[in-house]
Amino acid sequence: MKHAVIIQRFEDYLRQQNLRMTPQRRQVFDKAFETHEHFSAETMYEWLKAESGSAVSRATVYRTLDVLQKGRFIEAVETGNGVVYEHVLGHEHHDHMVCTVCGGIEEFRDEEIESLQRKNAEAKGFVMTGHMLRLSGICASCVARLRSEGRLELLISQLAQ
Amino acid sequence: MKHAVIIQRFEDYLRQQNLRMTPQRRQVFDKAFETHEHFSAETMYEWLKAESGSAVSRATVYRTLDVLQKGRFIEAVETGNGVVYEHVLGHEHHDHMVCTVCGGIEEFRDEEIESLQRKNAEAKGFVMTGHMLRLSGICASCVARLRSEGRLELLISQLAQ
DNA sequence: CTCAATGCAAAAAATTTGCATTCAA
DNA sequence: TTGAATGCAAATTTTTTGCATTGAG
Repeated sequence: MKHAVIIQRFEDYLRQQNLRMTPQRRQVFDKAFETHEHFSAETMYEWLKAESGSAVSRATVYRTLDVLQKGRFIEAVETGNGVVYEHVLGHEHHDHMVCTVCGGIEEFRDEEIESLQRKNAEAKGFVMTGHMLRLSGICASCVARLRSEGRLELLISQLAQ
Repeated sequence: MKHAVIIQRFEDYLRQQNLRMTPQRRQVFDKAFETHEHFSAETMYEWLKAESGSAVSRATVYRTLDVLQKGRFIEAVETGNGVVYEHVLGHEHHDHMVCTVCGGIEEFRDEEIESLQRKNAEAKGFVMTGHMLRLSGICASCVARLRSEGRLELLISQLAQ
């Protein structure tokens, strides 16, 4: 999706909610959609601080991320070690695999899992409005590296208990 | 599982790890296995404080919950609004549905979902050591109550956007 | 103009840690 | 006897809030 289009949606959303487009909101929004990485509030704060001339206060970063989340422009991902965000537009829903070694996050999607979730909710009379699935473990590249260092088995046996 | 048996396991674990069984650890452990509810560190602290005569410091509650978690006696559940714990022994793995209205947690388990998770991890060369699936929404009893109050549709439309 | 947004610093909430003291093994 | 555990208070970490000031519409 083109940036101009998603900005347009953001402006429409703000207008509809009687909120204002400020330079700070614009900066946070741009960064959030410009990156392909997951970011925390603190990371966003640091990114903007590093950009010459700009500096958005922490409070405003938090407040803006809330606005973006309520508007479904970004989504929170609980990593098991803090919350990070990812943008949503042009990015269909998916689940995550979080590497406990490097902290990296991989995305995947399984239609069948999605449908089984709905089925289970329905069976309990639960009106599902959201879901989050996170696998934790060791990502392929850490597995490869650890194996070559002969440290894989040790680590797995520790994790397994 | 009988309490005497799980206490035995706890004692074995402590010995094996070169840790000591203290009155405080025992109190936290007993509470954790005596309840069928999910509890936060703060809740555990309050429970013990309320029991006449006993009082375990917050620091010790946190430290003990860590020990119990490492030993796989309890497991952390991220509710989307803080972490709570549940005991594990005699309680097979399951996933959660968290009600965003009353905060209640329901448990469910779907073998097919479990197996699809493993399949997806394998497909990415990811060595899975854990997983957490949480559905959020409105539980059946809140749905019933809200419907009778005529507030259900309103709430759902808010959540849907 | 007017009300929403910002920055700042203080306040909260949830843990974690340093250290002197106590105590389980 | 001795290293592990505890309590306490101070320190962290992460996020939220009050309030005077600024600025978008």
